[in-house]
Amino acid sequence: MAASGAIQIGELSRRTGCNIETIRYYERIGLLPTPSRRGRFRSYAREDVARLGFVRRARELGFTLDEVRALLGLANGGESRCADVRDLAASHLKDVRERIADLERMERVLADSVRACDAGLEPGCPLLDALGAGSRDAEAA
Amino acid sequence: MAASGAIQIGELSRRTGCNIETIRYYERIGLLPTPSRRGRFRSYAREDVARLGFVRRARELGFTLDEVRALLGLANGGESRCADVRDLAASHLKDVRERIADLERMERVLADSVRACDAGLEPGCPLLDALGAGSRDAEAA
DNA sequence: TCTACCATCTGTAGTAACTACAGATTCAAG
DNA sequence: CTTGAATCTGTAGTTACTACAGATGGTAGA
Repeated sequence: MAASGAIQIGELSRRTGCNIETIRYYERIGLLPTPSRRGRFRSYAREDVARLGFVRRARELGFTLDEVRALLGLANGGESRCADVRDLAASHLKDVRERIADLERMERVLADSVRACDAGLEPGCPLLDALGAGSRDAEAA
Repeated sequence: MAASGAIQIGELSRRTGCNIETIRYYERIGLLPTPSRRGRFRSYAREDVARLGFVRRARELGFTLDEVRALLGLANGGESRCADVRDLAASHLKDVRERIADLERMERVLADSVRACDAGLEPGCPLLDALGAGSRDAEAA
């Protein structure tokens, strides 16, 4: 609205959906530049909104803060090396897929146990039995 | 091998696949009982192997340590209330499914970006474009 | 003018579930 | 007697925030 476009941290928070404490945290760890001040208060411009938005979206895609830092560097570093970005994304994608696979393994066991419990055909408790399995002798394969 | 079956922490670690530091950590937070000592060294019995195995398997299913504590209580508390176990598992299952859904959302965007990059039909960098999208005005929907 | 309130400030500590030391002992074997 | 492996205690670091406590500043209403 204002011609200058300068906003305070609260407004930046509202526009990006990013918690105020988190914004200050990002600043502390150097993910966001030290902002100028209006008196004692931090003052942000249009480009700060963009940068924080970038960070937020990268976080939503599951990138770690270190990866976000790298992405920011690649995005701002003159000729943004798309190949490097691609590699970072591909490596992260691999990680995401592994986590999905892990969770799906858990999902199967849990769903089976709950189903077995609901069916009520087993003598004991299906989940406790699954967890107690191998208690006699836990030989690592 | 020994008639008593008493083992040290290293052997417990080997049998359960659980790190020694982690075993001591579990003891500190009360997940495992304070073991007896042979001199200054912790001494474990068969049932400790079983209990730690239970904890490990529960962790592999993604239960938090607090949930594991609850499960241990339900398992050991006389008439183990299977219904309570079921509810805990069902609630955790819901959580696991939400996490899978989150990761799959990430997976889709990442895979699309990498694919678009490999295709090389776009002018800019697909991922950076996706992350920068909305930088002009980040309106929360 | 006084007072209340709101946003902001700094700095620290807490969260989950480990992991990684440093530095001291102790046991058994050669 | 010395060496090495295993264990001990205690503390600090990790990730990405979140939650205060206590101070300060500017504005708005009575």
